[in-house]
Amino acid sequence: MVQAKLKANNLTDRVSAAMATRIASGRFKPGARLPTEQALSAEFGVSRTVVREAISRLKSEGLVDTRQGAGAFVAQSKLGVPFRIDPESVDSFDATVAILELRLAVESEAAALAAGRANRKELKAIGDALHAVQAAVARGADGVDEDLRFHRAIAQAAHNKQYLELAEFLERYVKAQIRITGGKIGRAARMTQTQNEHAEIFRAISARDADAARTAARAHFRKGIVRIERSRSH
Amino acid sequence: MVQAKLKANNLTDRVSAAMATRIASGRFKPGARLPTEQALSAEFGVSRTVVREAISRLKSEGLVDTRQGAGAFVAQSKLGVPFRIDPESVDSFDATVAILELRLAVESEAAALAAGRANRKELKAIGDALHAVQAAVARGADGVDEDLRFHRAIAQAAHNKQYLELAEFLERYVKAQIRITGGKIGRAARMTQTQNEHAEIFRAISARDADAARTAARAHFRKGIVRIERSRSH
DNA sequence: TTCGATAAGTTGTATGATAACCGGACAACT
DNA sequence: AGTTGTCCGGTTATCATACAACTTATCGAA
Repeated sequence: MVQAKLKANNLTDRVSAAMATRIASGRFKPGARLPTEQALSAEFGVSRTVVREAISRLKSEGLVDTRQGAGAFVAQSKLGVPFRIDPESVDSFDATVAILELRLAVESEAAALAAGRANRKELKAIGDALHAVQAAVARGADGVDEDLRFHRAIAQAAHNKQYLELAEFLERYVKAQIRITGGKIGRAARMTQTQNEHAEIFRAISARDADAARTAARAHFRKGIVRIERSRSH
Repeated sequence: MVQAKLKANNLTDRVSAAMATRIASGRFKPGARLPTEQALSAEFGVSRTVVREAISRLKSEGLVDTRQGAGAFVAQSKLGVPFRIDPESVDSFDATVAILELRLAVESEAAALAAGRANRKELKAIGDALHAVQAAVARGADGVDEDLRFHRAIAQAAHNKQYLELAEFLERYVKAQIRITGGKIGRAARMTQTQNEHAEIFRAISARDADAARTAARAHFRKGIVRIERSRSH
């Protein structure tokens, strides 16, 4: 289930993967002290430098804490362990749909929050982004960046830092996937349709209608998912 | 905005934070080659060991790629850069509410998906978890673990790996926050109320009613947020 | 008992050396 | 001209050693 990186180019990867596995499997329990660097160095047959780099990575992953003079310990709380999406998996259709479904959840609720919280400036930013998409399409561009900007403006207006950051996080994968699937979808037809959906979302937010905003955003993404799945048959 | 870690205990933290800042600020552009380890070592006035550990961390963060013999390069795509929530911020009420609002989005949509996708085994798992909460409350426990198990069972039934993983990610912060705010909320009163809400979610999923499941889950979390905000006045 | 010094063990940092590898330059050959 | 092979400087990967800074436990003295 853990599926450590099998393509370990260097020793550091191998050691840190092995250690991460041991922690995940409970062989090293939270709060427990890790073997000393010397011991690990001997066990894996690598230099202390490699062990240190491996542990340094686990530290930045939030899996271990080190205290000079005392040792390295498995982190008590797994707070600090980030949420990851394996970059290798983004090229599959299933993964694309899965991530879009996540965006659906996050962005539809963000739209609802934005309807209740957006101030005048933020409303204007959303409207401006909407027009920017229009302009991009008009001049023959794909309008992807403008589309993302529209959704980011909404997340911003939700007045919730985590929404904005998660939206920006998911955004990256969308951009990567568009490079793969984007060409398969008719541009003009798609864009007029999505623009209607965007406009509806904007209207609802402007009208301070949270339920309508959520419903419109959900419909928007649901249709996006359908469009992707239809292109699968190609 | 970036707010690098100012509490840099060791040199590696300092250097890696400085490098991350430079990358984030665009001073080091994607695809560009970083200065050599020697150059960085000289610039920061630290040993090459420290520079290597710092770069090793950036590599595990997905910010840089290294190629032996060629150099270290700023990552082209920011895929691989994970989503983080600063563990320091979880103790504030605002952050608690922000994270709960995220859960609301994720779990309500997960409930909707589960209504459409859960198989018999998964439905049973959700029901079992529901009863487990009941049992825990009955024997005077706080039922937090069982509560989380209930929601995890729903995320599992959504048949979307990302939902499950994100739910488990957010779960960690909930657990941490309960330790802080949990005591301030009346147990018995709260539990009978939340159990009714849980039951309603389960009923909707069992009935394959996606809209009802979503609505019920959203209501559940919305009330949870209200309960938290009410305890703020204490 | 309490306190403080001491000593052993551990992580943090520095330094120098070697191996593996990359990229371009250049010569040799077709 | 175009291709191939080789060399060479530069860079990262790894290793070994040494010392500094810190933690913890022990031991002895007040």
